[in-house]
Amino acid sequence: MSIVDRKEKQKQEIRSLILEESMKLFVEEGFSKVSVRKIAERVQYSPTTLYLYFKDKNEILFHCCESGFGKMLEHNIALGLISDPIERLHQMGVNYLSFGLENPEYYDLMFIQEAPMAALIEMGAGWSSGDQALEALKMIVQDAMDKGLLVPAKVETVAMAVWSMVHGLVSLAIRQRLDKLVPAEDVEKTMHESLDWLLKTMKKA
Amino acid sequence: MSIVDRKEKQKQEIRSLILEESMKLFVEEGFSKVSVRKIAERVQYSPTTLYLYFKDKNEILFHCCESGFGKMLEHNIALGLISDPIERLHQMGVNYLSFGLENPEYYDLMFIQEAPMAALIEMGAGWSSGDQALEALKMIVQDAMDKGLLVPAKVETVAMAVWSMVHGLVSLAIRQRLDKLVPAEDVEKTMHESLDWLLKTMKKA
DNA sequence: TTGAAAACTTAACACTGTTAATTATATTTA
DNA sequence: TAAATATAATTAACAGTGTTAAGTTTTCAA
Repeated sequence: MSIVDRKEKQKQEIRSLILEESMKLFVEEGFSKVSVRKIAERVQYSPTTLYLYFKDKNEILFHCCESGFGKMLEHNIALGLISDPIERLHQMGVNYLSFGLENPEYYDLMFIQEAPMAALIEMGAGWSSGDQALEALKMIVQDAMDKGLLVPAKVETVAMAVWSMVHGLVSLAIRQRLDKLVPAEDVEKTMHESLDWLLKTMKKA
Repeated sequence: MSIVDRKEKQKQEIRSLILEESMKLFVEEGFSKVSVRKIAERVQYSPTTLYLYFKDKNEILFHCCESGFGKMLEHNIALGLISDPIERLHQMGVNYLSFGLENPEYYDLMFIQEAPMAALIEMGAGWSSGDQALEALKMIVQDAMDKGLLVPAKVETVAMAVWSMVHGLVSLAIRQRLDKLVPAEDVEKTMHESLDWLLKTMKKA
């Protein structure tokens, strides 16, 4: 079966190539300006060939998200070293903000666009690394409560609140809505202040 | 000049007609599926005629947002009756959530899509009702601090935090990302719990 | 070497936003 | 009232989109 294996491996390599170049293009030109034809040109195949490897464009984007979540996890590697749960949660938030602001195209794809979710639902699949990140968030919150650093509450409720806040900050910033609240040059600073404020406020006195 | 006036009035009527039908279509079929040709068919004009009344599609969407902000302000009319700033802020949040969940297409256009912002920036214009809503938010926060109900902090910081959280909740819900945190049928309930949690948490003990 | 299976491409369809050139309809002037 | 002008609306077209069906080339086993 080694010959079948090799073919399968080749197929996977082409799949990876398509995803890589898609993502490059996506980062370079932004989500809305990436077309199947442009990707095809980059990988030196005809546009229709991509449809032999992926069901449609959404499925390509869906798989790109995984690499985004991977990138995000990298940001959080050093997190385990922080022992204080609140401090860890805070650093997680800081990482989230900087990931979003440094990789707006990734962020857009992962959390704002509906296209990849459409593929996910249709495929009945999931994002392992995405779910992993949410589990990590819940665990930190649980940990903080266990140690009496937070007022007791439902873990999902607090996790949702924290996630929504950082997501709200990043997505409003990316879409330039925060300029309506503070001058453009102060946006990033104020975002961090808002995060600091939340953590300080939720910490049990 | 009455004849010039009448012509100008007619022009405005056509403009309004285009915006009305655009918005209907937008609500019926969702942002991404509304094309200039579909709008044109509804208003019984040729597609190119729309370009005599609006610069491009983005500008149409931009003007639709205003009606969205108007709708949103309606939701907040009864708010003035509530005297306790924290309670008022809470009700404002509840209104925000229900507006977003009841009018996801409007919400999408107003706060998630970049198209209308692109038009806004190019035109150098602003959203009067949108800015108005943000001013209202800041004033409530200021009021709450003046009355000693909140721990003192920069008003913009707290306002940004609150807005980001409710926006985060709505936008994640609309894009079906919250299903990853709690079962779909519990999403709406948990959203409200998160809002309650924030308000309870930020209220000075 | 032949025949089947896999990989890939060409041509086409039905769309999209938008522009230039053209026709029809009012309005103003001679 | 008739001709000239300005305004309003349209047709035709361009360059692009995602996607499918049909046809071609390549690869590999018998």
